[in-house]
Amino acid sequence: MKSGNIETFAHYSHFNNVRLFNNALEQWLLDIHQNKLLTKSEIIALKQLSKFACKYPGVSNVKIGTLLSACFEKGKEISRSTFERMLRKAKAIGLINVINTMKNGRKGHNVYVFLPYSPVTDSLSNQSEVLKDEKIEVLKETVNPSESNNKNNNKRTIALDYEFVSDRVPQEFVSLTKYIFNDFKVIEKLWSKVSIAAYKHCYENDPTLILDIGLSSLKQLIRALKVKQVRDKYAYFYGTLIKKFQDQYFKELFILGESRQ
DNA sequence: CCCTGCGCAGCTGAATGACA
DNA sequence: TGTCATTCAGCTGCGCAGGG
Repeated sequence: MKSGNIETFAHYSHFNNVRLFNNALEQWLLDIHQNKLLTKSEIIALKQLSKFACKYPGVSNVKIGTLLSACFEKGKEISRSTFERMLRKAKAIGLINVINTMKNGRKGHNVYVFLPYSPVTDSLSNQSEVLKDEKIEVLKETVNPSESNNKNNNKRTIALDYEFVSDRVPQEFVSLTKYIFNDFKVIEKLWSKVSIAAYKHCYENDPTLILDIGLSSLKQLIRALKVKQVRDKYAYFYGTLIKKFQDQYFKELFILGESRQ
């Protein structure tokens, strides 16, 4: 790919406007925060990079040097190594795509393309499959060493159920979800939708409300799955959550208006 | 004491131009 | 003709600092 100005790479943009790009970025940041994927400095680097991706939403052709000096000017000094570490992780989780350019045969600047949001658990699960298998193997040996001779026979057939769900997912949510979806990945993914919807409506610090809305939306999803065809359960669930959080927001707004009169 | 996060330094690849 | 410098990104190893 030949290097050039930003207009050359405009068609790489996955977002119609800056607002959509910012929404996707918010969701990514929430996931990153929840899964502790990036460190503080790395998040600074990511945010700084996103600021260079506004002209054509989600596309940036900034040079690392420029980006680092911009950070320095703002008093948030980070090193090149930190930026590179962030980039490696961002690429690994599918947040950023890096396109290398050439200038007169030489290596040119990079083009950083932000990708639309997709839950981090999905991208990570593919990459860490081998790691998980290794962990399972260790677990098996610990629980029942006498069976270690057979470990190679069926080590890839174990399914992780609801008992392996992360601690960050409330038990009440797991208890209800497990009747329909037993897979830990599905439960975690559904909970991540709850967190994202809560965050979007600034309710992330109200765990009771988040759980209430999460449970009622889940019941609605279960009912919908029983009585009609739901094409994408995650999309349906997320839509329900958004509606419920919006209702809650307007309800609070109304009460606030009443009390001021 | 160990782990994690971080910064720094140095090396590599690639084509070309400058200079002894 | 051969050597070195240039430009930019990617990678690695080392050491330091802070927290549990």
